[in-house]
Amino acid sequence: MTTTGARTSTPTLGEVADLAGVSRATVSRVINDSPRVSPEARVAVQAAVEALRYVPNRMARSLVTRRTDTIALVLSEADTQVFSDPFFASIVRGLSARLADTDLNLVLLAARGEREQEKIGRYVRQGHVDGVILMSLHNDDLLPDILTGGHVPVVLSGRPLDGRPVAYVDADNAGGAAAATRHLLSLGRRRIATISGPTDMVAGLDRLAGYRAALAEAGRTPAPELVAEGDFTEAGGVRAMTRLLADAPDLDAVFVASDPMAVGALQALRAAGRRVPEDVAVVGFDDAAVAAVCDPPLTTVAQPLDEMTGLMVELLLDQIESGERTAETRVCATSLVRRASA
Amino acid sequence: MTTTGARTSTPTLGEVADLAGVSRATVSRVINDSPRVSPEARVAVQAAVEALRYVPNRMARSLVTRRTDTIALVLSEADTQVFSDPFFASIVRGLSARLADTDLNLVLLAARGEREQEKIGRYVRQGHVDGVILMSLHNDDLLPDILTGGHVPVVLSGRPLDGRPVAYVDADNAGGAAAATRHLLSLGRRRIATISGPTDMVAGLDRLAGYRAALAEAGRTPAPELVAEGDFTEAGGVRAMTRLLADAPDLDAVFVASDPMAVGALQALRAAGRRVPEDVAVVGFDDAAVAAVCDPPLTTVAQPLDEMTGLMVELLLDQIESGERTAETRVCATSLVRRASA
DNA sequence: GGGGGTCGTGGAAACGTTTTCATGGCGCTA
DNA sequence: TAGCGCCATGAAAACGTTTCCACGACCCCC
Repeated sequence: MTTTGARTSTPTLGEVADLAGVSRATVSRVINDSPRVSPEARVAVQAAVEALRYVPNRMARSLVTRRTDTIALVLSEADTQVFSDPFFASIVRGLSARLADTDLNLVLLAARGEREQEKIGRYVRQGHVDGVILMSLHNDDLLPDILTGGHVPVVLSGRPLDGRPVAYVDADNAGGAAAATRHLLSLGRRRIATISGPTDMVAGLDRLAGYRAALAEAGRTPAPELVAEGDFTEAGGVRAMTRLLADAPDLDAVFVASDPMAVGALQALRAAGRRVPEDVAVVGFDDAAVAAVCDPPLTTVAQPLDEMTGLMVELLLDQIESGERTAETRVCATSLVRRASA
Repeated sequence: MTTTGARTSTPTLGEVADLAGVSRATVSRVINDSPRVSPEARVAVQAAVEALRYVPNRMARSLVTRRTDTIALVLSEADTQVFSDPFFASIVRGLSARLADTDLNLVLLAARGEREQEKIGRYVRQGHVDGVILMSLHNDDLLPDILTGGHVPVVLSGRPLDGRPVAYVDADNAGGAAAATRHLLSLGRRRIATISGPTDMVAGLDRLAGYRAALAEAGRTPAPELVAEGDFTEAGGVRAMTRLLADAPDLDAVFVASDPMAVGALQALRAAGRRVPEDVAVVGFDDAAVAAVCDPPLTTVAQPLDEMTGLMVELLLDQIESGERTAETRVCATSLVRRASA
């Protein structure tokens, strides 16, 4: 017999047990769908749960199971700009879809600046989550260090720049960029420019490397005036394209390292009176939703997002279940989606 | 004396106590900055904590304190589009800034669809968080019901459409919209159109109501062809403006219920060869970052975001500390920011 | 120099679960 | 019918904290 207290605060498992006329152990078994419960007991417990509106106390449960059934997607980025990147939205969508029919919860943690990074590190180490998927965008990010310092399973979205041994899932950025560039070459374009991502992000670097590799492979060396650095935003794409047109007015193609930037580039090209693809062929990267609807529809490099989010979850769950951190990695093939812009 | 176990898993408070030669109670006091600890004991404990790399187990602590020191921002929206809305990003930024120097953590929960809403409801009711700030965008949203059904403190971002008794913080949407419309009237514009938000969102409705009220107050009744419904996105703004130009080619002003839509409207106007503000004056809403940099810079209605996020936190903390839910509300004044577009 | 007060400390009881282990009842097989 | 094993059940021990309470030691003031 436990405290059959007044109807003040939330009911406990003990009260349910009393009402149902069984022991706490049996209630626990019903709650957790254990098969070793008689139908009668099960029904009685369920009725009591219903009557008391019982909902299990997660903290008490986690204390003994050492599981929170929660994983975090942590986003390490100085400004909130990232939210508007369709790639990020896709990752969130993919992850929650993936977790929908499990009993795992997904929480997002956003870290702007050092203090918040520390705070998130504490949050994670204190055992609030079973694992972390980390989108660490810039290479001077502290969070990989902070998080891999603890015991919590971690999977990175995107290859870590320093080659540290940690599990990650990435697209074949270099390969995709090379394929895009080769496609432009195969169209007979001679002056192929690129709008790269920020050079402190690994996706930016790898795509730029792929572009260079494809040109080198064709016996070309890209002129410096054909490379402009963007920031993965539409506005950045406008700026970069404008600069390219000023520095290299004779360009006849451009590989843009993200679709939002490509949309910006299209605007700048239109403003400059260049026709796409007749005067300038454009290839983007990401196959964001906007790529299909912009004018002209964008030829772009698609990443298999569902596959990638699936792998992230898989790698993370493997670590959680085995109880030990791994450094498994998965690199997913990209594919060129041909539309009208190149 | 507790288990002075091997260096296998994470150390516990008991092991720290043993190493420091004090009781668990004393260690707890040091951890929680209680003043009633002698300097010597404090130093000894701190050294032990350091040596063992001790980090408190949050679940155990929460079990007894009934606090998680975590609040959730839950985002109830069918698609991930919202992420790209600068208003959302501003709220996130404001909240985390506000919580930066407290020991509260902020987590984001995104619910797309009924199943995820249920899941979030469970997550919250199980006691994962101390309180919830709910951005419930559409009026058929289940989450307000789900969440206010439990005992967890809730503050809504935005007035609930059904007038239920729940704490909320909102901008004076109607007032801001009316001010914007009056401004257009004062410029001598006669055919003032509007691009409204979705009519199943309270912000959309209130801003539309404000527009209508200002016209009525001036003795005008807005013609139906001067009202186009948008969806708060840039693409929606383009579509709505295009439709308005088709249905009411003689319009000379437009009040747009959000800045992203206003940016879209500007594009459509330019494409149609209308000059802004000479031919058509444009006023937006939100004072998003983009308003200052678009062409022409946008006259818009600013919401006091810092004040609003501050109030949300304040209202929520009040409830958490008092232990009871309130239905306090705060409505913040907006202000017209004059730039070049009107 | 004794009595009240403060102060630092440790013992032990919570907090609400899960899970191990023992037990008793039952049906089956030999 | 005896014996064996399975199955549903409950008692009790965890899990790692916080916090109440009691207990000395010490200081200060009369």
